[in-house]
Amino acid sequence: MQCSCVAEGVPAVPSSYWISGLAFPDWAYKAESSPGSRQIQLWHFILELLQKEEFRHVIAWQQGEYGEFVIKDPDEVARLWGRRKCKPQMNYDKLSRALRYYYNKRILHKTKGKRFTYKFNFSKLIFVNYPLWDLRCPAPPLLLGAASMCRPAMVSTGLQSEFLQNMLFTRRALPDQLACHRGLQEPSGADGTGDKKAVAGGARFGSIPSPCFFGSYCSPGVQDEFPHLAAFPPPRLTPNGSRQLCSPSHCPVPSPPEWPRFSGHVFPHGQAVLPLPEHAQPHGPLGLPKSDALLMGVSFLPPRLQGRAFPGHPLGTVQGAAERLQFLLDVSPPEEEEREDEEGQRRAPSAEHSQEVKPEVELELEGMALGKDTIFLGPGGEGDSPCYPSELRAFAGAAPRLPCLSGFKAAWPLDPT
DNA sequence: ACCGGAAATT
DNA sequence: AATTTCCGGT
Repeated sequence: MQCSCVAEGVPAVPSSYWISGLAFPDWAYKAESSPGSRQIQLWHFILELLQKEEFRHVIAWQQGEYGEFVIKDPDEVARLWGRRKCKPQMNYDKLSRALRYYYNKRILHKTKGKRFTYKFNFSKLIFVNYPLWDLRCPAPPLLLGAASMCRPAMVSTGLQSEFLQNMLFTRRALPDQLACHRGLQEPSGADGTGDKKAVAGGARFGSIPSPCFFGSYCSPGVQDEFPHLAAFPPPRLTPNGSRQLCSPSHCPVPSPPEWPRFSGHVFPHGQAVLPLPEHAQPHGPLGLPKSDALLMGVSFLPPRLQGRAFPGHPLGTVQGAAERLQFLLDVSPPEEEEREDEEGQRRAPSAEHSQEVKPEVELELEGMALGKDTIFLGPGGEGDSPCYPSELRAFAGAAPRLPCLSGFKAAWPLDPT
């Protein structure tokens, strides 16, 4: 359904996708029947342009203000947008109307007084799977490392909010103001996060972006382009297993020993992905091609986790990484409630459905995955005190509960050695 | 330039 | 639902 005109403008499937490391709430995508046919949305397109230096003269982040960008060449942006959408008649007047529709949705707002200047409400955007960060322009490992360490529970809301934004910014845009250096400020509700309606249609977690959203990840031939995100380790654990926190002013340098090991489907850059049993994606509005090894749908959470887990919620409140991963693999139908054996090594409920899932292997997973449709696989903190990132909680509130998560992707770095 | 209603489009 | 198109008003 792509018109030929897309070829000339911004590539329909951008090659350098910082965005490939991000996922956005459901409302970010059109509710299409066919999961693979979601059309790009304007704000998404804007982010895309903002990411590419070749468009720096056309649109760029406004230094100093988080999320604020300036359209330097309105006509050109409109032209590009029109090309992408195959709307040759597009112009800034129309485009800006579309942007204004974002005001109510809280995706954007206008920076009054500044010409062609808008600002993103990043609190509405959720990141995920940063190991996929960027193909060509590796983000500062420090950021990612820091991020991965700061991310887990117990980090103050303010910092998370900061982090959230930082994650969304390109290192080019704001290379020096990164996660660990910022003080805590801006209580996440400041910029209008107090969404009572979380945007009609709401934040659902039932879907995941179309495979192609991840750019080259969906095409088998380009694996060599995968980023080498040897990058970062999971949060460091202190001897007693508790998570080491990252204070705004101090980000400990990761220690290799605890890097995750995972014997499974591993991509060149260190991403590991687990496929899913077929029966596990019943509700998925987004039936992802089963063949897509990149995606793992977790439709049902074990009863004990239902209502407790939601995106961003560290799954690992239980000791034992293996067991934690099993939570994911244990995508048994709701009715079924098999128990795990004492060893915590449960067999895959439906191994016959998932040839690739090999739960018996030492799934000493210590990695993590964040964000929408994603369960946090971090090492469990001491205690059973789940910490709910405020931004995510807002979404969780919008979504009834999470009886099911369909569409899940886990990624984690592997031992670099 | 910017806003936002209204109707049409996809 | 997310624009696209058109437009009167500030």
